[in-house]
Amino acid sequence: MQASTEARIESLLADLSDPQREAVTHTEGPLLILAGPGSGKTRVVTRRAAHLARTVTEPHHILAITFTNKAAREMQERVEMLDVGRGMTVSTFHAWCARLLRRYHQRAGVPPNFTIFDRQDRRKLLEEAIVSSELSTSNWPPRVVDSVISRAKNDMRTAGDFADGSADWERRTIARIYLAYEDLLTRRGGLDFDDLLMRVAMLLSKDSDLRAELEDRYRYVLVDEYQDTNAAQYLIARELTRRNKNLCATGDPDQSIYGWRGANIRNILSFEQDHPGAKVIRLEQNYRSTKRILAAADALIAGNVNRKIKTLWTQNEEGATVDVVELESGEEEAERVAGEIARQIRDGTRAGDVAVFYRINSLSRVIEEALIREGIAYQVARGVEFYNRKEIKDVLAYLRILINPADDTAMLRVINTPPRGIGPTTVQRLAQRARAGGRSIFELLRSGDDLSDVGRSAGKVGQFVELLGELAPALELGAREALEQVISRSGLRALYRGADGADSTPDANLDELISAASRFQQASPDATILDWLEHTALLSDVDTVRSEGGLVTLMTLHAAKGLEFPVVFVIGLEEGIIPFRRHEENEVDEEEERRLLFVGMTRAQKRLTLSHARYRMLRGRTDRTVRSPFLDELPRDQIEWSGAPAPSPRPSGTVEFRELPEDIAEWSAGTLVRHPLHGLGQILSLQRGSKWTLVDVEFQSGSRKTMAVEFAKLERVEFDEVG
DNA sequence: AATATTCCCGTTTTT
DNA sequence: CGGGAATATT
Repeated sequence: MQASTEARIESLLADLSDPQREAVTHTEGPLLILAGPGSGKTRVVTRRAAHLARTVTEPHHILAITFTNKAAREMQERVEMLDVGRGMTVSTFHAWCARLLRRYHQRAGVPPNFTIFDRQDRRKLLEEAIVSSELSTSNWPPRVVDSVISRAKNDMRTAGDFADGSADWERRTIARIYLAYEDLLTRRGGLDFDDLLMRVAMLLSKDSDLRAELEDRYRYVLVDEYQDTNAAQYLIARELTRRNKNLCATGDPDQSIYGWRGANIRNILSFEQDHPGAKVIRLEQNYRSTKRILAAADALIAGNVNRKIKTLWTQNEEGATVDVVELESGEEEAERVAGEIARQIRDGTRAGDVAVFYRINSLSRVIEEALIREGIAYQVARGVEFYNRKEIKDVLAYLRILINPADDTAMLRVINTPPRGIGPTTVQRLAQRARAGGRSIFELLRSGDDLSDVGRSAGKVGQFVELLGELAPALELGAREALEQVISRSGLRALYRGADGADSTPDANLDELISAASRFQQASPDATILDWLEHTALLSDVDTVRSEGGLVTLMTLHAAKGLEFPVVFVIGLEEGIIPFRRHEENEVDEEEERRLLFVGMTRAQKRLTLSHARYRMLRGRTDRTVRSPFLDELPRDQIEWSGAPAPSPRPSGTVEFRELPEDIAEWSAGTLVRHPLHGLGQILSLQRGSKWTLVDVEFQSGSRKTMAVEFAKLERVEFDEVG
């Protein structure tokens, strides 16, 4: 018995490098694993969990928090393969928080049946809040207010303390909107994404009884992608491990790409100060990429000033050069990428091994079209889009209103969908009366109050309430039956059964929704409809990416984090796209953009191609582009340039200035000069700026160039020397 | 109430 | 360019 346990532990460590083994066998106290790309982090983390479960604790005392559901699922699977998975909690921050809030709803002060408001719901509510604050959405763009409030919540600032101490009028106005928004949200029994985190963080800091209970349950906590945690997540991790100190954080500061949504890279950088006695282990050997790919990525990230130096190395083969390709247009770029993929597939590459990454979603379209022309099957990581479709949201709204009668947002969506003769006037009256009575619309409707003054549609309203009453018991059924009942009896099925047959997708989507629900239930038989609803609300784009099935995968650079593919294309390497720049908003975090490209490049195992187009059509306009400055930071000896000249050789790091020529005083328009590359030319004009001396030169080749004398290797030539 | 039409918007990344 | 909202039309 004893011997076999030891053997099993030994097998957990057998094929690990020294630092990996050290990380796996660390048990007590804070641990930071700084894991470079492809350094076997997942393997270390799963082995460590298994090791803990075999040596010092039980699986159900372990909590592992990941960034996406996909990562959670994969980790769960891998831990189960090591035969210790049962009982271990593996979840995303958001999903875990949602579950906790339901379980401890009373202590958290939230309704047990709260609904999670998605981005659209939230936007709508915000618009309402703006209007009800007697402001206009044109002066206070919901988009902007939204991100400010979201940021505030991520930073743990409630509506109450958001404007505290600030004399800034704009800020105080947003605080008013924030307050109104919170009020609406509360009334509707809703929580938004950020609330899930903020509420739990607040709960854990205040409620020491609960904390003790959780600390007892979760004795070992692991937080993955720690570099992307925001203040709320940081607090949750800290509070959970206050007593036991067993926080294991894994991540890589060079892969921090969510600063824009409140992630604080400082969380990982100051882990050692925050957690005295922390052990730090660096995993720097890369098992994923070729030497050339790694060298290129490493050179790029070296351009960041604010970073902890890491030495990435690999024993993998040298591999092919990294390709940088310039094309004329986005269309040609897409054709080139699709053509190249087709060629590689003919040569034996599996389509599922290929991925195309882009900075902005709108770039996927051309690629998709080109892939279709080539007859290559692909998938786009855009799973959330499915749940944003009208017909899907309709169904979900029915479920929402049945689960949470306070959810007016859902009510307004379904009350006349499908059309049942309850027009805008009636709805408005109902909403008004509900508000006056401090109730939701559904609560008013089923209260039995006399609604005859509502008008002619009172009867229709009665029928609708009856319908909802009939549907309610369906929630107790299995997912499939429940959904089928709701869809058919609500009339949604009939509504979307394209009478003309022209467009049957909505109808098919309803079926797909039913299968998704029953798949979910199959995977977790104890789950309720509420659980499923929650699951759909917390789905991310990558979560829907299938690894089987042999499809080329298209996704944003953000979604690519944590994944790997043998063959990777990154498209749109143009100034303004990578690095992304938004007009009139100059606050671009160039270092974060560089990290983002770094993440993309380091996903590649064997082949990496970076491309850019000379002209790019965006939002209907075709513009001349400038290739991304990041391309010029790549080491020339690892790169194969095609379609465009390689950048002129430049000493690595800083730009070298030349002394001005001694005879510069004699230079003027008309002076003949020689340039090592362009040959003989004549100065057309010369101007001495405060910084540089600029000359316009016309060369014999006919080309005209403006160059700085401090840079250009120009030398003056006498007339008679030329003859 | 349903459909047709226009217009106007924004336009990064996402749990 | 394309989606969604507001507006016009029947």
